[in-house]
Amino acid sequence: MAASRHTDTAERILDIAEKLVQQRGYNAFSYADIAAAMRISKASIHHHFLAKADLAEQLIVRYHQHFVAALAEIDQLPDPRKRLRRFVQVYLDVLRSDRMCLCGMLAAEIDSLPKPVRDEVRRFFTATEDWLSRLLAAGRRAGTLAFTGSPDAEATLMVTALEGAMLVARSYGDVRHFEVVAERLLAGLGMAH
Amino acid sequence: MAASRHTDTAERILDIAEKLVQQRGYNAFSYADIAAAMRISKASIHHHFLAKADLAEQLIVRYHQHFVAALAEIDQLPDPRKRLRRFVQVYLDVLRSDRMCLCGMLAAEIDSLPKPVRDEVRRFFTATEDWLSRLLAAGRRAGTLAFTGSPDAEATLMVTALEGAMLVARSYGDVRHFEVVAERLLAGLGMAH
DNA sequence: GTCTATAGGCAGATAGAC
DNA sequence: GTCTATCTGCCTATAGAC
Repeated sequence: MAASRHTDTAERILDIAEKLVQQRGYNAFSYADIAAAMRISKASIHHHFLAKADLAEQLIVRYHQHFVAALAEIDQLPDPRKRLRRFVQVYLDVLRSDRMCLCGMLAAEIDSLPKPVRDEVRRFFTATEDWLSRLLAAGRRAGTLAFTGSPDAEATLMVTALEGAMLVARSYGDVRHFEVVAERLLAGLGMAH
Repeated sequence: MAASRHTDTAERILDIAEKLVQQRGYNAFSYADIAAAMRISKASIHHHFLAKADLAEQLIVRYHQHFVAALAEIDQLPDPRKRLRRFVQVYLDVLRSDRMCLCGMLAAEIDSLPKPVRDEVRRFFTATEDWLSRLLAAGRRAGTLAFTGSPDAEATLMVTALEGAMLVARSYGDVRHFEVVAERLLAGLGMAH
């Protein structure tokens, strides 16, 4: 693993900011929130991240890197079905920690985001859908996953449905709402249990 | 139709605010934005809506009423399949006007919303899923819609997937992304075309 | 790399004249 | 029902001492 580009303090700032954005959104968190949580001053945060837009951009780049690393681990699993279940589990874990997907949250705020942040959000969704499309294609080739449309279309359905399920489930404060959707999605791929 | 509870000016304020919230979110619009769009003062808006939280609450109640009225119109259509297509079309129309579903947007911000607003968001999703569940059940009874799970589960999948598809499609600025999902959802109910 | 102090702006909200 | 003026508070960001 390559060394991080950030100092320990910068990483801790990103950790706090990540949680705040996933729970409240970009427009509803402030340097003051981070400062209070870390018990440092607002000015100290500016030393590590010149502007809020910079913080947001580096936040999403790091999130994307972590997500790619998680997908690479999933790729080690031998069975496409197991890989798919693990993929869904990643979303469920985020929801269980009382958070929305970082990029799903930022997607809602897309019109009020700095352009570099907007671009990173798009990159995240494109990469995720591409990875999932390859997984679905492999599963169909292996005869263990079944669907009628293209792998791309099926991946788009799955990613958007998982994002939407997180969104709505959070409004209910009920993880079950997400689980119902996840089960139906897997059932639609011939994975009824 | 019962007379509106709002004056003309109040209705116009709600129209502007609705668009702003659907495009930017609750935390990214201000009384100043509405004042500028209507060319009146911020103080005038406070005359009609004492606080921002009041405005938001009445906004969502009105949105819900309009949505219920749209569903009642759809209920006049004889064929469950036609009703379902029309239902999806309602979401597509919102997306085409460069907006997110009002309640989908507010769902993202749920942790930073005043409690009365949170409650109205939940009411909206519950009512929508209930209506759709009844539609799906009627279609299956009539033999024109096919699905394996419960009508409730299928309705939850559909509503959350449509919300998520709007969310992600908006981040791409590409309506096609939504249409792909809508087509797959309908195909999954035996409505391939 | 941390701090205090502060600039400059915008937020939501109120007072009171017309 | 509209306005101007104003309050208070928080925001992002910067200056400069330690």
